[in-house]
Amino acid sequence: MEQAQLTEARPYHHGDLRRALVDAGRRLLEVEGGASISLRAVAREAGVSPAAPYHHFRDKSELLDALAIEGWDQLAVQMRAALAEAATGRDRLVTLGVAYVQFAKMNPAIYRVMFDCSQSHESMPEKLRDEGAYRLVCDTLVESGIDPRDEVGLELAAVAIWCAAHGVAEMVGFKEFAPLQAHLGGEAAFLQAIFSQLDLFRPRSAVTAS
Amino acid sequence: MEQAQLTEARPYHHGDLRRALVDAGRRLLEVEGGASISLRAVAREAGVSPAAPYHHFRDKSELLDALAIEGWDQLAVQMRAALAEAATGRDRLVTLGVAYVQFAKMNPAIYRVMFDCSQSHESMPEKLRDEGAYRLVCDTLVESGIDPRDEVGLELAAVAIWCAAHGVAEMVGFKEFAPLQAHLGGEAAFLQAIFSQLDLFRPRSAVTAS
DNA sequence: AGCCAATCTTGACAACGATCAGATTATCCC
DNA sequence: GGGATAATCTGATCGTTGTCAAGATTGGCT
Repeated sequence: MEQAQLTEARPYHHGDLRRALVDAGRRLLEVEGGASISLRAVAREAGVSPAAPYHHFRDKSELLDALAIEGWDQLAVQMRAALAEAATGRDRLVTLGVAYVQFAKMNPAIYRVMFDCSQSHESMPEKLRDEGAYRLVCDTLVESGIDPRDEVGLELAAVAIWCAAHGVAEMVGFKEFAPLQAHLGGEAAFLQAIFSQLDLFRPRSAVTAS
Repeated sequence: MEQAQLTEARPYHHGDLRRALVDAGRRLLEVEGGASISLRAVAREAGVSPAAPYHHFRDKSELLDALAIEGWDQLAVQMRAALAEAATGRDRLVTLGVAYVQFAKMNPAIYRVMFDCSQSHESMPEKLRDEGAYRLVCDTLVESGIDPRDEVGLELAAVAIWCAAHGVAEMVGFKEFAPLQAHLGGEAAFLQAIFSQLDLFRPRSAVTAS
């Protein structure tokens, strides 16, 4: 089962080491809490020497990039699933936001890597815009009434939602919010309340810059 | 002027090394971009041996904590100043949000340390609640019409605002937003538009959890 | 078969966080 | 004042990390 513990008959050339390294990295991120991952540890987990990864990634950060991209994919899948389930028709945007935050909370280390990579590149991954979570938000926005021809308004609304979701995702773990969360009857209700506060599901095209 | 470059007559006991270390750390954070700060580099900058800091901080993370606390103080000062200037009476909450984001953008490394420390402690620094930026938000919320006796509603609104501000602070640097920002006429207008989207200045007490 | 390029290992280097014994100095008690 | 005691700083050291260069091993192409 452990693909690296055979100790015998391990061919000198690992069939697809790149794939194995990314998987090992994901395994380590799931286990180890919020600590920073170590390239050597990933190689160790994959059962290769500490220098082997450098034949598949120029840098440590390039490995992290690969992990981040898979994370964004996974997030999009989960958001799509949430949207498919809750077909309430009205607050689908809130559903998206809650799914986003819950992903971040259930995979904190991966989410951190995702966002750190984005920030170091000063841009979000391309796939996000084309077929990922960002596109999902835009579609849901249009579907919920915003004018698709008002590109600025649409983008502004999407960006605002994304900011709110990211902010909530990183703040929701604070101990200070535990009593409030309990008072509202659980995490889901807490998230819904916050997103309602932010009025996410009734965006207007406020392009009137003073 | 440089307090560590005298090379002569430097007494064995550095008058207040703790203070000097924090200052050195802040200097390094200002210069060095988003990279992780090195404890040894801080000691070097302060002109002491690599082991000296361990007599004032148990850990590297404890030094970062000290830096973070000063950062939160600085943020509160800046927000207070922004509030004092723009006495428009209406959208003071937006003013606060914009000040928050601009601090984060002008001190990205410090802001990151601030938030990382908070996250590793799973709580925000205490001073924030008592006399810091959080209190400022609550006061402005009350001042702008929310019922101060509705503790849950007040906290919910403050938390929501904080989440939004943090989210915007970390997303606003993305290249993808540059055209939108230009189209709206600069960063300030962009931030105001986003905060308007989030309806921050007209919060309602939405304690109705389904 | 034979060669080339891709792949993996070994060994090494500098930098880091952390610890410990020892040097140096301040402080306090008599 | 003088000497003990605690605080502070240095030096050396350990284990770990990211990264590189040189050599071993192998798959694929002719």
